[in-house]
Order: sequence, then structure tokens, then C-alpha cells
Amino acid sequence: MARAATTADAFNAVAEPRRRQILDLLAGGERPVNDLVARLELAQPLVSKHLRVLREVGLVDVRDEGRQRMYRLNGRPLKAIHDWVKDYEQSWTQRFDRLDVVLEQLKDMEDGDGSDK
Amino acid sequence: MARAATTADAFNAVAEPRRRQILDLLAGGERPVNDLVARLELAQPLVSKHLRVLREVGLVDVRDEGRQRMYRLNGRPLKAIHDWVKDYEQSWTQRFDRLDVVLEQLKDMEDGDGSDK
DNA sequence: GAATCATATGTCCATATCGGAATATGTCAA
DNA sequence: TTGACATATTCCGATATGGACATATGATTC
Repeated sequence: MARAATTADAFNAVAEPRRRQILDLLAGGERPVNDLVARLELAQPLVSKHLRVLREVGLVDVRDEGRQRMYRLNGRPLKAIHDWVKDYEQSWTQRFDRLDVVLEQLKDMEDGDGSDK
Repeated sequence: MARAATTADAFNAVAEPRRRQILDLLAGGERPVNDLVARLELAQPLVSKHLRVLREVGLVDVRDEGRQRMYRLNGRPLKAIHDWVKDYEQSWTQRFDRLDVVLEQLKDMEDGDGSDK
């Protein structure tokens, strides 16, 4: 098996920075492809491809407006990500004041210091 | 260019479900590889490879303990993800009470309803 | 030193990616 | 109809994946 498809879920879709940029732009409101192409300074086909991925994961919705296609953000699939990460919030917020942990870390630093074995 | 490496950043590292499972397990405390292999019911080399990715992104730290290697969670790199997603929280929390939005959505549903063109 | 346990690395395969270039589809305007 | 504009799709190449399998490295015990 190879790596999971980018369309497998929001996690994979959002792993690509350009796709995050697109969502960031759409967070400011509905926009036609054209507009995104201009702002991202990316080739039009690329933008269309990224939008396809986002569509398949449900992160954006489309609406036809004449010859333009208006894309709109749909953040719902991001909830899964948020729900997962939020449980780790303490892991970077916490103060390391437990003595045993601190000692363990100091010990690691010494060990890793690479004297000539 | 191909897809970004899984070791490019936390976003990519965490896109793989098994890697998330590993972090979830480590959230419960330091664990040797062995332990993870048993709990994940995954081939040992696979677990080692996933751990490598997590290590390269800084999501886990290792410590040698005799012939075992104790892996420990380091959530800090997840902050970037949290910071990004949290701005979208309202996008799935919000009540759709703006009339224009509601109408737009209804219109889309009709349009998409696929009568014969 | 030899055997054993714990972990890491290397090779192979099938698959899917992102990007670029060219081209197809679809809509409006003259 | 013809042409211009907006967007999507297809084909290509380079790359990296996750998994299976075999093997290497490293520490411990006998």
C-alpha cells in the first residue's frame, strides 16, 4: 500500500500548505477560482486540482455563477482535527515542574552528549 | 516535485492514522517500542519507521533504557496545528441564522438536484 | 564468545502524489 | 457561429510513501 490519498480525510487534505492557504482565503468569504489563482500566484490548473481535493473531503462547496465557480469554505470536517489536537494542548502548555520529569530530561541531555563511548 | 515528505512538518506526520494512534498511546506515558507493537498489532519494523518520522518532526523523544528504547510524547509541534485549526472553530460552531446564507444554500440544493440540465 | 532479546535499517512493490504543459469543457458576447 | 473567457481534466515525470520481508545493529545474559 502507498500513502493514504489526500482525499482520505481532512487530515490528509490539509497537510498540503497550499490547500491551507486556499482555506485561509476562503475564510474571508466566497471567491471564484480566478481570484484564488491571482492571490496565490499559482498556475490555474493547480488551483483547480487543490480545490478538487478540498471538495472531495467536503472542506469547500461550489456554486455556479455564470461562467465563474464560486467556492465557499465549509469548516465542518476540520472539527475532527480540532477534536484530536485539543487533547494535547496541555502537552505544550504545561509547566515542567515535576521533579522526576526534569531529572529525566537532564539525564537524557547528558547521555546524548556523545562522549567517546 | 512530489508530495511533501511526511517528515516535513507536524501536519504531514500526523496525517497518518497509525502515527496518531502512537501519539495517543504515548499520551498515557513513556513506552518502549515493544509495548507499542503489542498494542497496535503492527509489525515491529513498521512501528519503528513511524517512530522515526515522529522523531524527525520532534513529536517524540527517545531515551535508552538498557536494551529498550523508551519513547515519550512531545506535543509542542502540535501547537502549530492547533493554532491553525482553532481559527476555524466558528465555522462549524456557528448557527446559520443569516438569511442570505440560508437562501444561498437552499438555492444550491435545488441547483444540484440534477434535473435533466 | 555465543545466543538472545529489542530495535533499526534496507530492499522491493504498488500506489499516489504535486507540478507543468496541453487540451477539453462550458458559458457568455458579438 | 465564432471567439473570448473561466475552469476542469488528462498525460507526463520525479518522488516518496506504507507495508512485507530479510537483515543489521546493539545491549544483555550465559
